[in-house]
Amino acid sequence: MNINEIITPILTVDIVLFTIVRGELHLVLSKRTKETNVFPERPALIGGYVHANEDRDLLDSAIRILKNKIGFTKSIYLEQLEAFSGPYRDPRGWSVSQAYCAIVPLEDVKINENIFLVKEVEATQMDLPFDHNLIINKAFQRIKSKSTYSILPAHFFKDNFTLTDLQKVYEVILGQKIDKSSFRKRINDMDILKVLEGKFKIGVQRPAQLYSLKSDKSVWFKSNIKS
Amino acid sequence: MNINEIITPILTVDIVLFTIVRGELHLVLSKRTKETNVFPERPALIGGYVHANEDRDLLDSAIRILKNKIGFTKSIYLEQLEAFSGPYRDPRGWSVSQAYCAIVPLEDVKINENIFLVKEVEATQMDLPFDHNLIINKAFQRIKSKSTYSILPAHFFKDNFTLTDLQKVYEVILGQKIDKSSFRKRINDMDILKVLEGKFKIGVQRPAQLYSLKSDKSVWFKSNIKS
DNA sequence: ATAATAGTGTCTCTGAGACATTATGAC
DNA sequence: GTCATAATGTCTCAGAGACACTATTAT
Repeated sequence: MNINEIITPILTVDIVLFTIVRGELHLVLSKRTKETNVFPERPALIGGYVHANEDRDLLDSAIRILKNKIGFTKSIYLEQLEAFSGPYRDPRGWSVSQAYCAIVPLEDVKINENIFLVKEVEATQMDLPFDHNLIINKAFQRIKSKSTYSILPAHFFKDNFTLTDLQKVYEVILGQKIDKSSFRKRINDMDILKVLEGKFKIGVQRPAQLYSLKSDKSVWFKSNIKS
Repeated sequence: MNINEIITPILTVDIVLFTIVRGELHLVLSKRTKETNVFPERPALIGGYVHANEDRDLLDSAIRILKNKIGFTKSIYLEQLEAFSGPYRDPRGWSVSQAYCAIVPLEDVKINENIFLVKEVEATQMDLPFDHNLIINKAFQRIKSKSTYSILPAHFFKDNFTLTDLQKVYEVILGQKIDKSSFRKRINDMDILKVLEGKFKIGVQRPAQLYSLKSDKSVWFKSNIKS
């Protein structure tokens, strides 16, 4: 044991929480408390300290923090992103923030004075404390990348959705139009959606078949990598 | 400030270091010291504590640890993998280990009594301390996945290599034969290799063109994600 | 019927893999 | 010349995208 092992870095978890509002990608941010001595009352990523006495692991820390701030929901998608670290990113000292990337249906977010929505931070040129702009950047890259080969965007919906609605979310994330026919072929090949027999979305046109994710397990903590 | 913020978890870095020995994938492991009170003298991943007073960030911790144990080398590939955490994975208490995935040419490893090679741990059914078997598992999945769409396996070579040698490394990692023609087409399309004009590997057959990576930057800390 | 959107079918082009062929050195 | 391996060319097939067409409801 030497001196180095005694200066233990600060350990926090930050969550980049995405949701869709009226067809546009938004972030759920949290206003920092009045009482904190670093960046009080500034909007920032939802985050907090790891509580070694109650959390089973870092994922559990993230779940606890989300539960406290937005009200927990079973249908949240949560995935470890990357650790951000160094002596200067937090004014309190050498710190590690384990970032998580999360997706939640808007209906499951309890918006209040401390929790609010921001249309994609980069577009609004909003300047966030710590290295939160960088973290958001990486998180967005991640969901964009995964959207090219996985069903990930389905997690923006609570219970069920039509293929047209799902396609619109893919288009928003990827920033480009997708051909309807090939989109449906690809989704079908994935074999990950369940047809909700007899359930349709009704509008002023032909009713649309509703689908849901086949397995709730896919909601949880998928591997980082295309298998 | 409450009690939770005072119990700060142990913070370490572990490196899954891959190399190729006579055409087979190996891990570089390190024998734990006699003096440590957890798993003394057992083989384990190369790792150590984060030194807040000297490391600029976690990547820098990983570089320092590698430098001390295997002798640092410019040509190492190093990438953040995933954080492993919880109260039980380390007998000393609630801990976080930031795992890194690394690739090094065999010539750059200073083998000694504490540093040695193991042919793919899973194959040998070797039981490692902590959750190191799990970490190795994830690391292997990662390099396998990246090998399907990137030039990553080129980092197993020090200065230069032939396409045939490179292909053999891909085949070992992916566990399957690759067609020579399409392999070369793919590599060529990546446009990431430099032809070393006039440099050939000589054998008892037609000399083979030598190549190297175009940019040394690609050696370093690539994004997690297929861009 | 018409409007509006859901959902499917067809064609083309590209790219990966299977396989064959040619190239170049040592001997 | 032969042998061994490097390097390239050709063919086929499957999948993605462009686009056109059909289906089903409300009005």
